[in-house]
Amino acid sequence: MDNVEELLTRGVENIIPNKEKLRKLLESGLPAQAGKKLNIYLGIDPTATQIHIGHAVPLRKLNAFAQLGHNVTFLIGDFTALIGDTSDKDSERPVLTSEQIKENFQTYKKQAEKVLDFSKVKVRFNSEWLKDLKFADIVKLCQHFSAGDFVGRELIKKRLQEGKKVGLHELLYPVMQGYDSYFMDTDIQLGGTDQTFNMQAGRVFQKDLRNKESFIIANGFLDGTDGRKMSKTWNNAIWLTDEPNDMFGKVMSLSDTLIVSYFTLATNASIDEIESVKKRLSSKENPMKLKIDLAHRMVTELHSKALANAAQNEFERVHQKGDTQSVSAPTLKATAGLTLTDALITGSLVQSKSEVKRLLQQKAIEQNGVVVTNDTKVSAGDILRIGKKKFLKLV
RNA sequence: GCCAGGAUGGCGGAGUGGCCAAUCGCAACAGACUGUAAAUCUGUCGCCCGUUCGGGCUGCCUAGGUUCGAAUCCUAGUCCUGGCACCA
Repeated sequence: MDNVEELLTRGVENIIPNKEKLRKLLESGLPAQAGKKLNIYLGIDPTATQIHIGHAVPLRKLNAFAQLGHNVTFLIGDFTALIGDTSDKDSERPVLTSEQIKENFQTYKKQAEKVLDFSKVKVRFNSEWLKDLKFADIVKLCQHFSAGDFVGRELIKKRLQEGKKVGLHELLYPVMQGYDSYFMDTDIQLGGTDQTFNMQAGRVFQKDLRNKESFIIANGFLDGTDGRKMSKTWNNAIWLTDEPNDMFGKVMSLSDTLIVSYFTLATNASIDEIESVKKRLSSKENPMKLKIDLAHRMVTELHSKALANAAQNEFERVHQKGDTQSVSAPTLKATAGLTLTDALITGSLVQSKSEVKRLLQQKAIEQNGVVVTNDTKVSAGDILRIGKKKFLKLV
């Protein structure tokens, strides 16, 4: 499989207008070989500061283009964020100041660096051009679109049918995004499939105003560890900042059906390696082994090989062999006469005494590997465990 | 501006004077089973006290009030939504 093919298929859900035209464009030559430098960008919303491996999917794609030497822009939608998209949230969404946005970006960048080489991309803010538009300009831009297109969107249609509010400004979203694309004279836009409509606006402007064909590469979504959509509220996300042991554990608890898509979307494994993973899966090899490979690889890429080895060791020791003595866990200083209940609460493993009581009844608490059912005294050296994953070490 | 509807636990959503710490679904947590899987089954799921059983406190947007008793009724307020009207 060649580079271009991988670029066009890996993690890609949809290419607009079509894959073949884009292939031709990309095969016309790389910048390194005096080919044309294409303008490629990915826009992000600066209100989010925590990145999970699903967010990282388009970042990886952007990085791939950057490595080829194209003119790649990482666009921060600071202006669009100032307006505030109320489409799915409470309208109480706070408006961010530009300082907050800059700050958020620093946090964001620290995480994104794990998958994107910022030395090879240009970072821009869309307020740069959007804030200077005059009302007359905006009206003119709006003439390229019809309300029908907007209303026809499934989500909007549904909201209208349900009598829910659809803010007028929401119609301007695609216009703004399209203008971003036009202003940067974009050849290729990247984004999730949920952004397809908004990205289309960019194609309209490029075509109408520059008579130029531009492309959209929409990436697919990475499911959460339980197979549902990855989201903070579902608590099924793997964050780029997750600690090695945590990350390893989360990957191990993945549904088997997700193994291949994680290798494809959440690692840099080559297409060949992914093929061999598929073979191993169909050969009835224990998927657990593949998950160990996957977990090791992800921790290596996002942290380091040494930490990945350590995490794997710990996993095998603690969870597979049941050796809790050497677990790495949060610690709490044992004071004289400290009770189990107090230890767990001050160690913030549980919220309340009632909860401890319930857990005791459910035989969920172990003290040094022995199930305890009554509140007891604890002392330095003890290791407390709740369920499978929560530990507290007393020192 | 007018009219109408609404605000309940992490979310969705019941409940319209005592049987309500509040049906139910989702999420979460624990147990069994396992590969720490997934799926499934079981239990738990405001806080505090006493070992079961129970007792106390806080709680249904906010502030007051009526009542022996309020998530439920009344008054005022805040916010949200829809419809209608108006628009030099």
